[in-house]
Amino acid sequence: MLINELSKRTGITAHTIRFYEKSGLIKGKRDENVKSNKYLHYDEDTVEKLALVRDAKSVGFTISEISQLMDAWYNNKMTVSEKLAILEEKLLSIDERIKQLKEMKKMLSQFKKDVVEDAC
Amino acid sequence: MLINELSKRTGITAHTIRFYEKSGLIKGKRDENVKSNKYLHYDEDTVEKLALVRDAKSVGFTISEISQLMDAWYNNKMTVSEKLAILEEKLLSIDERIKQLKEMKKMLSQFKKDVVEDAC
DNA sequence: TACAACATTAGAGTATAGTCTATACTTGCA
DNA sequence: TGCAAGTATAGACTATACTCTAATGTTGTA
Repeated sequence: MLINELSKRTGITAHTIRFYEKSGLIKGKRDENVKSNKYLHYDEDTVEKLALVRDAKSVGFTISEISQLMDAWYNNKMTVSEKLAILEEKLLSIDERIKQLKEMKKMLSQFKKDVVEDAC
Repeated sequence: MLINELSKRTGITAHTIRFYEKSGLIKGKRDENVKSNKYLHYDEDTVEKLALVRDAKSVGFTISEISQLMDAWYNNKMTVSEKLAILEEKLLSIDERIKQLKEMKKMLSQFKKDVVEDAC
């Protein structure tokens, strides 16, 4: 599919898709049989990848972290242990974030109590 | 205390502290008895506030969100219900983030399994 | 009193992550 | 064939959150 369809499928604008392509997150392919244009074609894998990008972004991963993850997932040049190392690290960082969020939650809850009590 | 001491106490550079002051997160006071300089003085509350800023930043809150939180916490011009509304909203967004992080964790764990299995 | 250390302000620079514009070419359909 | 719609590329622009520099003034101590 071309960029417009990919955009519709993922809900990500063509501009942003091109930005991701430049950033190395995805890779379209030119049709070698067609010499008249430079249109990039995307496959189903790219749709999947962009969904992962969106999820990873929403939990706060940066593009360079997502890029690492993508490599761990799709890059066949990486060894299994390299892949596992990246995944382990990301899993640890997620646990750390969850821990911090829970602490912040406690803090805000206490804070809420204080506000209510002060009002009495 | 002056900015340098505040910086040492919080581990935040004077530059960044001034940036936070400009952003409205904290507020130093001039000594009215001293006319020869414009030095800003900070109190213990500011140390506390900067700790909150650091914690809130680490869980992904933006400066404008932190600013809201600070208002809910320290601003006496807000009504109790306004404060509670802000706190509720932040608590909900934290829960949402925790949910997303847990999903991402599941995804990466599954991914890890796939990598290991593929290797066999 | 000299001078190092510290303070202020304005504004420039950096990094991340887009977002948009302009230009130019290609494709498909009436 | 004309033309709207789609595509590519370069580069400008925006927002957030710093980070740093330069110029200038103040304070405290040897």
